[in-house]
Amino acid sequence: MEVITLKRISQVLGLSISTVSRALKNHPDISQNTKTRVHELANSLDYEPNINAISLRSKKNNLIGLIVPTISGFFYDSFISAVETECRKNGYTLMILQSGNDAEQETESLKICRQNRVTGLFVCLSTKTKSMDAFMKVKDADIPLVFFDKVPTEPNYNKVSIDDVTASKFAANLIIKKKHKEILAIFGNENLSITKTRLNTFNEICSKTKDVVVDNKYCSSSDEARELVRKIFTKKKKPTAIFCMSDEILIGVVKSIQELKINIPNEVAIVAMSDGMLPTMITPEITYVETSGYKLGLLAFEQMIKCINGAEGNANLFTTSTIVTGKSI
Amino acid sequence: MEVITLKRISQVLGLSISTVSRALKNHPDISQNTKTRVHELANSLDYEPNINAISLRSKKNNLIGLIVPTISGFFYDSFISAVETECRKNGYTLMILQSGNDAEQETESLKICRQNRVTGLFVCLSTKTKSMDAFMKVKDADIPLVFFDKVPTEPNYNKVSIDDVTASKFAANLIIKKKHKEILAIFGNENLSITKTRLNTFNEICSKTKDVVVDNKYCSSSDEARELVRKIFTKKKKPTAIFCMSDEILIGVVKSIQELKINIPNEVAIVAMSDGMLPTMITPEITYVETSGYKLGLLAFEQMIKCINGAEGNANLFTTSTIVTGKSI
DNA sequence: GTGAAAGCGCTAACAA
DNA sequence: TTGTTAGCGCTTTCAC
Repeated sequence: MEVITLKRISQVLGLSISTVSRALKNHPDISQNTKTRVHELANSLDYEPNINAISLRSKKNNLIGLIVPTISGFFYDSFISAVETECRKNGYTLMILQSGNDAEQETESLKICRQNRVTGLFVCLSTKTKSMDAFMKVKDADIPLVFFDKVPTEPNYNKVSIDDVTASKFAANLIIKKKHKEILAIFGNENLSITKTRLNTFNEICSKTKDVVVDNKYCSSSDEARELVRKIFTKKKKPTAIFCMSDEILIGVVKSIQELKINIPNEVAIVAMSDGMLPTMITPEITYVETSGYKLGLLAFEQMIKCINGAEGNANLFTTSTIVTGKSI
Repeated sequence: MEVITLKRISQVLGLSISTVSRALKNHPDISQNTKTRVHELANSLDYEPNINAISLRSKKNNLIGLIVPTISGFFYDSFISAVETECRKNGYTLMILQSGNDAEQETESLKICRQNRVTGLFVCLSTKTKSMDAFMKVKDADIPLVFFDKVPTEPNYNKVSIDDVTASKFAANLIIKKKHKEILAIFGNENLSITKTRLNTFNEICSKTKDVVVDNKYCSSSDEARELVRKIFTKKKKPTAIFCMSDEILIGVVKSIQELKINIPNEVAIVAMSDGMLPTMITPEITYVETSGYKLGLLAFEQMIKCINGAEGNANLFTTSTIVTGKSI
């Protein structure tokens, strides 16, 4: 079926294109009669302005890009949900690209965003990003850029992330307060900065209390965590508490513990950092430090709007974590 | 910073815009020397073609719209993930809009898609959609339209959904085969068509075997299911098997059962329908009929491509379910 | 109160 | 081998 344009409407009504354009925008110059005629025809023909044409002419665009390793999961989906909600409220539309944690796909996604002349760009770095060059170019092109979750180490970018320091402190203090001395702390991918921060903070707090021994481990998957716990808990000397840096690790840990029929919290206490969905699904409910994707999404969007409105400088923001008390410690 | 256009490149090189355009596309007419010069400059200036201009001129668009109640959850996020992956492979970009199960927001999203001249549109109906008029218009505008999960009842649309009939049969047969006679079957929102289908099929199968008694219940949340199970399992006469229509229900059921320290599968068997994430996280792993969002996404995209390529008629497709054997029955 | 014309960035038919 | 021109749909300045 024919696509309706201003031209088409102008032909039908015997008006010029510019008159139709102005009538549709209720421009004061146009007579009421003309306005009515134009609006009525436009409605009956289901006219919708062509955004491509508008963007081209105005050099403005209501598209906002978002590059993320993967959409599905415990954290990013709620982050994206928050961002979409805010975008809608502010008249923007979201373009989502998955990098699949692949540097090449990430670069490709970046290119797509640039070609689409996005007004702003949210990026969660892939684990394999080697160079920030491409992002530097985005900045140079004056495209507001807000990194979230996996953010670059360089200071000259806008970043929003979980307050890993506070969150880790909360978790460590929780465990220390309950007098645990033998702690198994399991962390994710060794190379990620969030891993480093969480590990360092957690250990720093623990080291302040006498006799506390922390056994730090890295696991890059649920299954690895599961296997690790299985091994450790079939030994004679068992930790009395486990700290899980993420939902992914928590899954593996809980599976092993349940399989070994070890009682939580009597035989082992568990404290996790989590988006919140998982801990409440487990019996007993796991005590965790909330690291909400949704909250982070709101914060990220807030910063984005500031950038779009011309804010200078580079913000480095954090969401505040809260402890959600379950029955696992 | 200045945005680079063909015009800009042509000025620097003293060439015409069209020559630059052709050189960048490696048009055979253009001399190797010119091509090289153009490419080099374009690269060094980080030229990216303006998609808006291309779309406007070509009347083609690589945007595909997707309207969904909410991005986050067990099912839609993996659906979207699949669709994005396929879009990328095929040179399309995904625009995601949340309806929030609100009819007005759904209409608004539809409008945005039309204004953006999307090449195709995926829609999961909101629970509050009253009229299909707006979608009819999309069809009339020859925009390929593929409904998924919550699909309209009218036959004249492309639809892809979980094969609820087969999936429910699988689940029922699994339970029957294990000689269970007292079955508690818990379903979701009573008004949804998927609920009706699943309930009817499940009961139909069960009714074929002598002495099997099914206790059908509706629960619209995890907590409701949890409470329900708690009540039922504190009575004297307990069911020997529970069927859970969805992940949401499964969560509540398992929590209650674990709280009551009832052994799975010795004291009660559990069979669920699930996207697959949850059942493997529970100990013992829950046997379930897989209703994969990812698979459905692949199927939906396949149909979309057919439509884009001009396929006639309206497909009504279903993903095939498979039984994933755990240790809960 | 309305129209003509230019131009956003790009491509392609036609000319040279 | 390269340039000129028109036009995609829209907005806006300037003219009438």
